[in-house]
This record gives sequence, structure tokens and C-alpha cells, in this order.
Amino acid sequence: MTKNEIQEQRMKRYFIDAAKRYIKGEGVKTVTARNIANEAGYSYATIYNYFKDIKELIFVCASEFIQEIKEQIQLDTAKSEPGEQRIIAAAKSYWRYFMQYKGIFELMFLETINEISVNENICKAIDNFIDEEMENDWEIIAKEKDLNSDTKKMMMDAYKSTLNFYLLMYLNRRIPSSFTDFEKDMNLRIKFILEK
Amino acid sequence: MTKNEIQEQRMKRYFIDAAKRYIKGEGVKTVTARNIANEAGYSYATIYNYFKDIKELIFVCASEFIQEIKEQIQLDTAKSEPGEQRIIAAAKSYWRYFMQYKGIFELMFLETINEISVNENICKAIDNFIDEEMENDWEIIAKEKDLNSDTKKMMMDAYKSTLNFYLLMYLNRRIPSSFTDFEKDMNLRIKFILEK
DNA sequence: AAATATAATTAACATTGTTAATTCTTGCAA
DNA sequence: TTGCAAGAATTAACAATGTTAATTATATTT
Repeated sequence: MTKNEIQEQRMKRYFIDAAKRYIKGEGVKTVTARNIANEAGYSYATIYNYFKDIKELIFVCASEFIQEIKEQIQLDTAKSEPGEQRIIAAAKSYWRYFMQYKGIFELMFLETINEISVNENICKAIDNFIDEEMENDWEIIAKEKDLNSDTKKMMMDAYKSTLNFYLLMYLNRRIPSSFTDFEKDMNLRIKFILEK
Repeated sequence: MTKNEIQEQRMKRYFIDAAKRYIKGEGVKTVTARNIANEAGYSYATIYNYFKDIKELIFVCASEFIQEIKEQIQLDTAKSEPGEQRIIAAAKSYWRYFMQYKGIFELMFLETINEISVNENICKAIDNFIDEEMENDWEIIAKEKDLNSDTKKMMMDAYKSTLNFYLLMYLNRRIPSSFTDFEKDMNLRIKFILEK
């Protein structure tokens, strides 16, 4: 890396970290160029020297949050037995993370991106990280229940869609109206998916 | 209804119909007060004499689109045998409707609403209409497979979340990248949910 | 130290939602 | 019929936003 590239990376880092702090605190809904710049201690126009537009910056944040979620899941499931038990624990860890940072959920699943290149990879990362993180556990389940690879995939998909859709319902619509009910319902749904 | 109320209802209707036309044509992303007013042949400020804000107007549209979807499902499933077969056909009808009107999907599932009163009912309507429309068919399946009411509910939930989450993935992220693949995957997923 | 290249800032523009001020209509009393 | 008051619709205006252009400050090179 040349000296200039190091400089550029450092500046990008300032803005990325500022944007991440802002999103964690305030959510993605009220993110603006001026807010992020303010958080970073720069003028709003400076962002455009380092990022094509705000969406690009925001999506870089998304890909960094993925790592964070993985780490939280690893922590929260450290004592769970691999397989079904760990998958259930991971689901809880997953929704609790997004409960804390609603803005990150919106960012990952509800934002749209028109451009290709960089973003295509980020999209793939978002779509697959939970499968990757739990791959080993699904394999254990598949062996236990003697599932073929298609059936295993169906089960993973059902798990993912249940987790994400009802999280969306709760975050966007307060359905169900209490967190206790939400967790109870989610646990039942996840267990239903797993019992095949 | 007094003469004034009739007038008011008529004006509301002009704006609602204009907004519905606009959303169908252009989606919800680019809806603006000025666009809707233009489509209705009025000035943008006139909207505020009849609706609290743009969101209120947009949500009235959502509740009217529900009826439309139900009708399309009824048409598309008219020749299907009640029960499993009709549920599979309805899923296809459902995703094809939203494929045609991506904006309506965004409106129904991705928009947030902070206010209570009117909107709470609209949210409930959105969340339940597909269950209501297919209630009879789920009952048939429950009888056939001898499911208790909790298991039946779990299955309905899994169906709904699969349908909506993967529709979201396709509409927002083009995953999978072709419509043919999308339909193939969805059919497999729906059938997987139903085989319990 | 002067000239040039680079980086950051302020100004500016277009587009939004929304409200205030103004103009236009319409129904009704004189 | 005419003038007036109430109501309805329009235009003007504001603040917030993303983004780009013009300007200023800083760093580098000769």
C-alpha cells in the first residue's frame, strides 16, 4: 500500500466507524450525510471524496456488523451442545442482537441496492452468514435424523425465514405486543421447524 | 352522511385512487405528495386538507390492495381442490401478485407506522388476510393429517414466513437471480412445510 | 520560498414533506 | 342580483436531505 492508500484507508475508517456508532445509537432511518460527518468530525462533503454515495458507506457498515453478530452468537452458544441445542441458542442470540440494534436489521434486510460490484458480495455475505456460522450444527442434525442434503437445505431455509420474518414483524409492527410473547412464539416456531 | 361528508369522501377517493394508480405503476419508493397530487389533478397541499400526512394516505391504499390480492387468489385457485392443492396454488398466486406490484409488497411489509388508531387495524388486516383467506384449506389439512390446533398454527406461520421472506429476498436482492429459479425454490419450500 | 497538487470546507441546487399566506369558489342573506 | 362570509384550493415558503461545484486551506515538491 502506498502512503496515499494508507491515508485513504484511514479516512474511510473514520467515516465507517462514525457511521457504525451512529447506526447503533440511532438506527439507520435517520442516518444522513451530515449526521455521519458530524459524528466523524468532518464536513459532510468530505464523505464524497471517499465514498460514491451514502449507500455505499452504509453497506460497508453492514458487512462489518456481520462479524459482530457472528461473534455474539459464538459467545452466547459457547456452552451449548453442538447440533439442535446450539441452533436453538443461536436463534435467540440472533434475535436479541437485532432487538438491540433494530437499525442493523433494517440495513441488512430491508435496504435495497441497485449497484453491482462491491454490493453483490455484501448481499451474498448477508444472505449466507447465518448458514455458514451454523453449518456444522446442521450437519450434525442431518446425520442424526438421516436427512438428505436437499431436506437439510429446506430446513435451514425454513429456519432463516421464520427467524427473519417474525423479527421483521416485531421490529416494524410490534407483533406480538410484548417481548416475552415474542420469545415464546419464536421458540415454538423454531422447534417446530426442527422436528422433522 | 351530510352533504359535506359526501364531498369529503369523494375528495379522499380521488386521492386514494390516484395514489393506488401511482403505486401500481411506479412503486412506493418514489411516491411523493406532489406525484400523487399531480396524478389526482390537484395541488399537493390539498392532500393535507383530507389526510394527516402522506403515510396515512398510503396506508389506506394498503388496506384496499388487500382486497385485490384476495380476489386474485380466489380467481387463480378457483379450479384447485380445497386443502393442500389450493394452498400451493394460492402461494403462487400470492407471489405473482407481488412480483407484478413490488411497491405494494414494500408498502405492506416494510413500511413502518408510528401512529396507533386507524393503522393498528390496517396492520392486523395485513398480517391476517392470507390466513383468513386460506383458513378453510388449513382446516382440511389439519383433519387429513390429524394435527392439533397448535401444530396447524405453526404450519401456517411457517408458510407465511417462507412466502414473505423469500419474496423479500427476490424483490430486494434478486436472489435467486432468475424468476424460474425463484418459482422452483419456492415450490420446494412450500411443499416441505406442508409435509409433516 | 514559490508553485503546484491535494484535501476539506462552504455555497449552492434540486427534491422532499409540511405549514402559512393568499386567492378563488360557492352558498346565502339583503 | 349583489355583496359577503365560509370553505376549499393554490401558491409561497421553510427546513431537511443528498449531492456537486466553487472556494479555501494544507501539504508536497521543486
